[in-house]
Amino acid sequence: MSHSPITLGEIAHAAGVSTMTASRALNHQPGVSPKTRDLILRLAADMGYAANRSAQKLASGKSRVIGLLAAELDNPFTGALVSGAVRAAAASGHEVLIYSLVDHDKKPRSNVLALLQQFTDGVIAVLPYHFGFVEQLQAAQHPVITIDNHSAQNRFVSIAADSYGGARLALAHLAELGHKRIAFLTGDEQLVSASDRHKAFNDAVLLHGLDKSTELVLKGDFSFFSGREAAKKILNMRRKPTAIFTANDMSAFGLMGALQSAGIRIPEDISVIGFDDLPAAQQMHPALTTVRQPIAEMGRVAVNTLLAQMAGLEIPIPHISLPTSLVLRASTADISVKVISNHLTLPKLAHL
Amino acid sequence: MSHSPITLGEIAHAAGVSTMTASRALNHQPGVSPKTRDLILRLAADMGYAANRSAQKLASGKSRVIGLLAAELDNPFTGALVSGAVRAAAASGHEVLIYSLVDHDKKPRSNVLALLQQFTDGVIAVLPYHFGFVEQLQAAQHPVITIDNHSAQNRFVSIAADSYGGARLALAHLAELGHKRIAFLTGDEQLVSASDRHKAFNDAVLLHGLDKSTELVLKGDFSFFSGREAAKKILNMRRKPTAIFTANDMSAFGLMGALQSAGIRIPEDISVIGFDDLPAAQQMHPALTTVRQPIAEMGRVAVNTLLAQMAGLEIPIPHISLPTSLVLRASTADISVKVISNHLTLPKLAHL
DNA sequence: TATGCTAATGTTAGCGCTAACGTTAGTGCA
DNA sequence: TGCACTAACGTTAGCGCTAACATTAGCATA
Repeated sequence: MSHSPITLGEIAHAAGVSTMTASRALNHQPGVSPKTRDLILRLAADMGYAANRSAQKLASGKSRVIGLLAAELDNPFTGALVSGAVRAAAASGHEVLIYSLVDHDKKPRSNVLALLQQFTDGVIAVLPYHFGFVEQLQAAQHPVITIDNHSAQNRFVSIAADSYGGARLALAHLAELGHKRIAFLTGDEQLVSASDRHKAFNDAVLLHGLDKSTELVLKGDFSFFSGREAAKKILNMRRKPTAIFTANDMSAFGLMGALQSAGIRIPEDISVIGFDDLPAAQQMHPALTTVRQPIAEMGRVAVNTLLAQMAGLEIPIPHISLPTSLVLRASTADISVKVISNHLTLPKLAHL
Repeated sequence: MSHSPITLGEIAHAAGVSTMTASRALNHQPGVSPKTRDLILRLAADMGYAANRSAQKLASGKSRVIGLLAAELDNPFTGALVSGAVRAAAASGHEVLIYSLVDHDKKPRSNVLALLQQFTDGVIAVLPYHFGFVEQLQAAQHPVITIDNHSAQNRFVSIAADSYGGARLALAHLAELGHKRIAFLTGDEQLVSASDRHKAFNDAVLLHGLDKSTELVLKGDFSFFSGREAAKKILNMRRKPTAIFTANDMSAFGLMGALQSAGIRIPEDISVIGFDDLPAAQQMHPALTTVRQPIAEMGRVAVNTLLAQMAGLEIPIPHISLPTSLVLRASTADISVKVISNHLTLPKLAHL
């Protein structure tokens, strides 16, 4: 049936106008009478016309396609981000195409950059590390925006959630509940977001007069398994923390599972608070108290900022920070709860 | 500096030949003398030339880009698949671009299909459900291959792992260990792979003379949380199974965590066996015995089969099945272990 | 030397679209 | 009536590349 796709010329022919007029009508440009415009639009819809973006890109340099360059696909963060971005892009007639970096091209392969420039009008980079892709894209005058890459020396626009503020909220919550001995499981500190959360922890220690023991800072990398590793270390402590703040939800999940398997009750024995508010956070047992990061919103803002940049607008604030908030659920409790139920925890002590 | 990308014409000019000769040399076509060819190739490398794929697609219908249409990005399965596909594609000079379907276009939006046809030479569809995209792509004569979509009535080529065989292996292993009361946590049965595993379970019940109680079949959907739900049901059973076979690893993870939190030891009290062999399987405690599915390999085979199809070759076997194998780790044990270690239950918590 | 043939190259046209610049017809106004 | 001006079109050219069809050079053969 519809063997080859409908072209602009066919639409124009059917409407009895030149291709230029059809092009103008379909692109909502002036210079077309309402009558002609309606006719062309209706015809295009009826015939199932879809502009050839390769041809558009070649002719005008615009394809209405946004590229999303990601280093890691299979994590809920990227997933949520993509879905926010796709939605926002669709609202303005743009499509999102994802390029996934695999191990062997952690350094900029020129093919990748060329491909992106040839197909897209702008790129959203979700690259945890400083791979050099962004700089090269920028050097080639290709609009680009980064996610979670705030940094004073970066000269490109970035979108991120307010990690420092969110972490401060989390720690203030724990302090209010009476916790003094609070452990912190770090994220991958090559990321600004991770180090911001760490900074907030350090500041909170001073602010709230928390226990300063260095053993309370556990090194992690945002992964589920770094949570499990942290749990092991905590189980081996002679004086355990009464609360743990993890740099993200995923590591909190790992931590909670390992802690619970060892007989530790959350939040009765130890309170746990995460960061991200992934959908899974509310399905945990107990449901995880965490700092909500508006991930999909970040995708949305990234697209809209990129669109503005593509339109030649100057972005006033290069580092856009989105607010975070505390989501109270069941994994944190008042320090006194621990005391009340303390006599039930005896068997646990057996294994030092 | 390198403001606008190098074009074929510039290379040709530098070499003192026509663009056609340069095109032929770069595409490894005959009709160019070795001397000229070498010169052009060297010049292209020096000048950092990258063919404009939009222009290629427009002129010849080929862009050397493979599209990957995925419904769900943030799961380890898709992640591993993509990485296998990207690698295989790179080997033949192809790039992979991913299009992620979000909720609002679970039905074929023509834009999506048009976009894919305009940019790619072929598409790998990783769509759990029968959304209609594949049929439409095929109707438009666009090469397409599906993953995990074996089905007699489908007329398109599909790649999948041997779910039935793998599940049979898993059940035979449990039967050999002496288990008779084996529970099965189903996957999302709209997927052929999930129903194949279920079929293998049913057959194994007869083959090995297992307990036929219907309560032993738990309904799941491949998710971590369906594993947790299943654990709850198992904890409520008056007569618990001695082993559980889950339709995938992810739900096994959820199941194990919930079971362990309730004080059940794996494998001493209950053996657990999964399906997939995700990287995380060996990091669990205990390490998960599971059926290995060669996911990255599936991506590789998908690309190569698609390439063959694009080259006009007839694919002899439309439904390509990749072998699965059993990976023995620590989450399964002989039925007798349960009896022997039964009185040691409590202190066991110590090791972690 | 003329002939035939092949390998190596060049030329032309066009993929589907849009920028830039025509052209035409209509309007207002003195 | 005639001029200026504008809205509504049309035409031409070209984005970067390749298919298809020239053309030329090169060389062996008779």
